[in-house]
This record gives sequence, structure tokens and C-alpha cells, in this order.
Amino acid sequence: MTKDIESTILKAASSVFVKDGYDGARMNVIAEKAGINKALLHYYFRSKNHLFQMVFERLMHDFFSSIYREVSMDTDFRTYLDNFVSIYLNTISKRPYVIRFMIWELGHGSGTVNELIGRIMKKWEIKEIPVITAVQRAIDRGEIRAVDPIQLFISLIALCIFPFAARAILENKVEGLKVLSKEFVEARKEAILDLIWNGISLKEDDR
Amino acid sequence: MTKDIESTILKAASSVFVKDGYDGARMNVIAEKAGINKALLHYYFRSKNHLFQMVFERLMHDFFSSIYREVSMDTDFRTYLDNFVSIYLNTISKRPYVIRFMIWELGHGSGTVNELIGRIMKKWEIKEIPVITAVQRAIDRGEIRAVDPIQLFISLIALCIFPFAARAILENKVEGLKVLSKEFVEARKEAILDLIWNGISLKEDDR
DNA sequence: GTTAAATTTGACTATATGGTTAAAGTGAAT
DNA sequence: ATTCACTTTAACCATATAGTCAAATTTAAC
Repeated sequence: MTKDIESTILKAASSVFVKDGYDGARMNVIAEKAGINKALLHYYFRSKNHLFQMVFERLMHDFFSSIYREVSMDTDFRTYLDNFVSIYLNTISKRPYVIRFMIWELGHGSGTVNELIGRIMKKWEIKEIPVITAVQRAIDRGEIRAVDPIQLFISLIALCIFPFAARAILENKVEGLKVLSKEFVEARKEAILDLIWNGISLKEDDR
Repeated sequence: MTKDIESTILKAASSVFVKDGYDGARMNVIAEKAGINKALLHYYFRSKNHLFQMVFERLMHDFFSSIYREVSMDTDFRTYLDNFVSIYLNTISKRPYVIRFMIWELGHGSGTVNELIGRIMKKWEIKEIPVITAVQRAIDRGEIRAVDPIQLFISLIALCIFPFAARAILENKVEGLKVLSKEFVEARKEAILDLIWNGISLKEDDR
């Protein structure tokens, strides 16, 4: 069935592109991985470029829709943050390679890729970034200090994403660290929330 | 002079490799950029692979030696952190593309690259990670809460590095954000230190 | 000035790779 | 069974690209 083979190809292409990048990916490798002839790739997807765009769009969609799914805003900010961090870490730890890939390909600055981003951002309407509005509201409500919402937003995703993006470096530098392990992900969750809420200053009871 | 042309080549190669990655880089482009014949590349540097290794090693050395320079340990932790964040942000904001490049190439997991990392890490003796020991000492001295030093280390570099690694995405999502601007770098510095020390809980005086 | 070594170049090669094509296979509708 | 559209394949093609080489040119030593 056509739908079947198409998704087989897309899956194979995804894994190759994500690992090797656009320039490093080879059509014959993708074909082999999909268990088909190389010419079939060009039958189903006109060109490498076209195939890449399909893959890329699919990845971004999957990624963002996983992340932007119901983080109910109708809670106190503490609960909101708990959910946010939890969902981010779960989503990313399941797709650790995608982050590296996205940082690489999105940073390319090529016209083609930039248009692609534009289209995708529009398509999945990454509007107003929910976190930022949530932060602003928490401040207005007096739930948290009046920090810069954009900086906090950047800090939040940095704390969640970075360990997976820089996994290779971290695991090389910190003996025994296993970023993808369940234990680390859980510990990371705790650490982020603790840091975000309390910083590192001594608590009153510790003085 | 031979030393001169070698460094000219290395500079050209750096810029091309950092932007396009190993797979995307083209020897003739490097040659053009260095203002020499393509064959000269192979005269001075045996092969693309060899040239890449030279470039990579040089970049890593430059990067780490910039970062690990005198962050005097003989201060209170607050001053230490100020210096740390300041140096990190300054170093990275001057080389924003290198981060993306390192995340990409180091994450490749190929045998060649991994050996390379190993050699470099050994060579520039990235030992025991100074921050971690500094954190531990601050805890022992009762300067800060007893947080996990490794998690704090990861958080620190995440907060500093991420905005530059993910610059393309961030600037696309946040209208008007200019990650490389002096203003942002300064604001980021403040935000990181503020968050690290105080978290986002309400201060007593705000209640 | 002559010689020898180091440097530089243009022309070339081998190969890998994205892409094409024409022909063969398959299956459903009539 | 014939037709016809869809699918699949092997064999090609054109080009790009890393790498080579022999000859030319410059530099340094004497």
C-alpha cells in the first residue's frame, strides 16, 4: 500500500537525516534502510531536498505538538511549571537526537531552511509563546517575583533542553553521567524546579 | 612564509567548517577563501579529514582556554559565580557559531570524532571540572544551599550557552530578540545570576 | 650565478552521488 | 483475457568533489 511505503520511507529518512544532517545523508543509505530501491525514493519524493522538507516538517510538527499539548493554564503557576518541565523533559528525552538536529539545521541560515521555518512556524501557529503569557500572569497575580518573562522563558527551555543537546560533551566530561537514563531525567526535573523556585541562597531555616 | 599561509588556511577552513560542518564543507571553497589553489590545501594538510582535525582541535583549544582562564577560586562563591557567568557569556557571545558547530560535530558519535574528543580532553586536561569543586566547597562552607553540584553545573552552562546555540530558533520565536547584541548579553548575565541566587519565589519584602 | 630545495599551480583522475529512464511487473476493472 | 494505471527495478547519466601529479616558479644556500 502506498501509504505504508511512504511512511516507511519517511521513518528511514528521518533517522538518517537526524543523525547525519542534510549534507551527510545519502539517498542510497535511506533507500537501503527503507528496504527499497533508490529510484523509488525519487518516485515517491521528487528529490533529496523535497524528502528532507517532508521529514523536517514532520519532525517539527511531532516535536511541537508533543510539547504544546494541554498544559492547562487554569492552575496556579507552581502546578503549571511542574507540568511544563515534566512535559518538556519527557518529550525531549524520548527524542534526544532531534534537538541536536534542529539546532544544526535551523542554524544554517540558508534561505531555503529559513523559509521552511517560517512556513512551519506559521502552520503550527507558534503564537505568543504560552509560557511567556503564563509567566506574565503569574507576576500580575503576585504568585512570583517580577522577573523578565522572556529571560525566564529562555532559562526554562535552556535548563530542559541543553543536557540533551550537549549530551555528548556532558557525558564525556562528567564521569558516569547517563543523560538518557530515567534516573537522570527525574533528578533533572527536581533540580530544575528547585533551582527555578529557590535559587541557591540559604533558606531561613538553614541559617 | 609557511607559518603565515598555514594560519591563513586554518582561518579560512575554520569559518567554512564551523558554518557548514564537515559534510557540508567543500575543499575548493576553503581554498578560494584562503586565496590559494586547491592543491595547496593537500600540500599543507594531507586531506580534508586531517585539515578538519587541525581546525577542530584549534577551536576547542581556543574555546576552552578562553573559558578556563583565571576564574580565581580564592573568593566568596558569589564573586566566583559573577566571574564565571561573565566569562562564559563573553567568550560565547564572541563565538556564537562555534557552539552550534561543537554540538553538531561532537554529537556525531563516529569513532573518529570520539577519539578526537578523547585526545583533546586529555590534552587540555579537562579535569574534575572546576565549577563542580567550587560548588562543593561553597556548600561545605555554608555559602549556599546543599544542591547537587553536577546538576548546578549543568544548569549553569545551560543558562549561559543555550541562547547562543539555539539562537536561530529563539530569534524566530521571540519578535525582535537580538541574542548577539550587547544589551541582550548584559541582560542575560543579570537574569542568570538573579535566577541562580533567588529563584522566582516572592521575596519577604514583596509580601 | 648556479644549484637544490621548497612552494605553487593547472590539468587531470577516480569515485561517489543525486537523479533519470525505459522497460518490466502487478493488480484491479471491464 | 485485455486494458490500463500504478509500482518497481536495473542500468545509466551528469556532475561534483576529494585527491594526485608533473611541471613551473620562487626562495635560499653556496
